[in-house]
Amino acid sequence: MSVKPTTIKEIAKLLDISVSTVSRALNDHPSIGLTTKMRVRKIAKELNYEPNQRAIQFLQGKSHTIGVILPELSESFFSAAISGIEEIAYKRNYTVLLAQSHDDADLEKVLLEKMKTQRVDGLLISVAKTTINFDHFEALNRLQIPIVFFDRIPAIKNIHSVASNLETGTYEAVSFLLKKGHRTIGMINGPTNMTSSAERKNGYIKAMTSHRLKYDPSLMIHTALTEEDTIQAMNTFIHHKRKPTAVVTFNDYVALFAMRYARSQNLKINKDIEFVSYANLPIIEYMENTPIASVEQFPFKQGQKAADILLDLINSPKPDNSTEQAWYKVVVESELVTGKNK
Amino acid sequence: MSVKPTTIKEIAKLLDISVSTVSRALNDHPSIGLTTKMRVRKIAKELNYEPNQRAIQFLQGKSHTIGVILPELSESFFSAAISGIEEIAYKRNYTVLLAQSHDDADLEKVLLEKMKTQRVDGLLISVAKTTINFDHFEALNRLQIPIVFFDRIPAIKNIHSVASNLETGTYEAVSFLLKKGHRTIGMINGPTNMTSSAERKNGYIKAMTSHRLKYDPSLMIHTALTEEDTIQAMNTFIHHKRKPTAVVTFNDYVALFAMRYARSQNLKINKDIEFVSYANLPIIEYMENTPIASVEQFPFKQGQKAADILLDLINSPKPDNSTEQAWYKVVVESELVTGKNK
DNA sequence: AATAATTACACAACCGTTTGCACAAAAATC
DNA sequence: GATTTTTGTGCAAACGGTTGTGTAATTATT
Repeated sequence: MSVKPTTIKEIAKLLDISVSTVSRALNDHPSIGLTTKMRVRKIAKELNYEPNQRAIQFLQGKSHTIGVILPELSESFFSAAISGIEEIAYKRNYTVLLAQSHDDADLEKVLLEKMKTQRVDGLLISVAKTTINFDHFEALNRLQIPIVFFDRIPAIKNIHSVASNLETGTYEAVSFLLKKGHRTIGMINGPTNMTSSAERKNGYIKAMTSHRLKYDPSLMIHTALTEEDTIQAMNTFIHHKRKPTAVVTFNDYVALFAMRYARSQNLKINKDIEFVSYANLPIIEYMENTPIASVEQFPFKQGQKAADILLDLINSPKPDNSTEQAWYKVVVESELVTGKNK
Repeated sequence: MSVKPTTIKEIAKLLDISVSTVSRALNDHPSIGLTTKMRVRKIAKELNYEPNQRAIQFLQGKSHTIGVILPELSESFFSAAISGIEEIAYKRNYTVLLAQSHDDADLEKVLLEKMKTQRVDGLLISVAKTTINFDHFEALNRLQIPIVFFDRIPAIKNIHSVASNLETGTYEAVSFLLKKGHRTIGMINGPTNMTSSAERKNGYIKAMTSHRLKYDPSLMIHTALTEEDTIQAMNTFIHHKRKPTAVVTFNDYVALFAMRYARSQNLKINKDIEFVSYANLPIIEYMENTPIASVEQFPFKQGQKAADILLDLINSPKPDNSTEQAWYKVVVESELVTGKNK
């Protein structure tokens, strides 16, 4: 029926010793006698004593909490990432304060404020699509709260970042198709202003040229990733003088649109035309037609890595002396996965 | 270049007044003169002063934080739910401590401990599938930390809970099919030991009988929700003397399996046989064949509701006097959605 | 046996903020 | 002008734990 948690004071009073002795006994401090330690621990156990983390956090000026701001947990990339982040955080005895920006720059700013007043020890963030101003991150910098940017990385310098490079995976994907005998490979890529589009493009080109094939720009179509654009792109391919026998799509949604349209045009998937995509949808394996291979970005691993770096930053000796600080810029290589995903 | 956040003390020293005056000035206490208030606020703004929440939390013995333990964020039901929870929590100025149990009872217990030592003001939990022992929740009860169980509710009494009742939605779903002219409707249900299976069953039976149709138990098949079981169930239906023209499936995965098998048996989906399912997969709308209707459980709304109740519990006057406590048992009715999901 | 070293504990300050109480100065009352 | 009321501010305690320093009692050293 006890209503308030046991405190160190109560234990001290019960045993008629000082609080400092109790504290040290519980922390196995060498200057406390064995008998005293035993007595203290016995009572502590009996009373279900647990140190008040809030008090400790306050005293030490450390919250032992990291803030995580992600755009959307319903995107499987991010829900996988948060699992990786959580795992590392809990393993290293940190707590995770989560918030979703829902890709809203204003909300993101509010959340950032919240994290600041909550005195998180560090922040992990994947910025909202709409974020164009990065001034509000400065406030955290001033307070020496480290930030690790993750997956969606702003185009500013002197930041820590973890992101995947899709070039490698794309290279593998295209090489894989070439090895299967394809010679005419189309790509439905994303908007040109996205760095990830460029990575895909580079991977594609490198694969082609390193196999002594000429890069044909007309087989690389940039779209806004809508169904309409995808259909248009597919249509271009189908009526192309060099009709592709394989297509690499920007993501699984695009793959779905493309495959659906291909079927509607009486193309046999995996026979007349094969698809390779990038792993976004966990459900893809249940589908009617699935890409024959997928470029995996390992969001879980990325989350782990980012969390690890952030915690390292938090616990590293302060670089107060204004010597040049080192900026983490970790690239997690993507990888082609064939057959079963994972 | 300031390294540590501004404190109230610094402001006091700067203005040569006491900290209590500063505190009261910032909190708009009536006993502070207007001029003083202005002076304090001006400096506070200049120095970017923000109250140290950790200190306040400690002082007040309130963390203003709620713990949330969910099985899996990659399940869209839960990622939608957490969004609802977050929204309410932030609106009411609470912070969310998130953890996933990954459906592991042992991990769940550890996380619960963590929440306890973190002194969360309340807990929202959807229990892991494997959880069979509920003793560890007792510890939170003893500390007067309210718990609201959510969606997956343990079969114990005297708890607060929010969950959906699938009976209504199922009733609507079956009625919908009846109205479309179907008379032989199969159901691929889940394991008999799940309450949600029973809800579905009841909804089905009620719909049939209230339309003066006899309930045929041979059209209600309980499965373990695997692909294998689903195929078997579909096979039974196909060779049934009363071959169903419509099937209600336990969830979208089952619907996928069932539709795929139906196609393989040369049945035309939406012509020879129609499907109705329960909304789990956001991606369902991209699929080759989709159920013609879906029972929606409103996870976002459920999350909101659960969070609201929890915060009400936290902020309600303590029911210390051992009068009978009221237990929330909120049921969010499910609803049939046709056409576009949402 | 006197001194030095060790052991085992207590005292008190501290972290940042809130808040009950005391109290001086100014204003209002008679 | 003396007394009461109001207004504005300061003092100090409290929240729960950690930690540097002081010190008595015990043990070891000579």
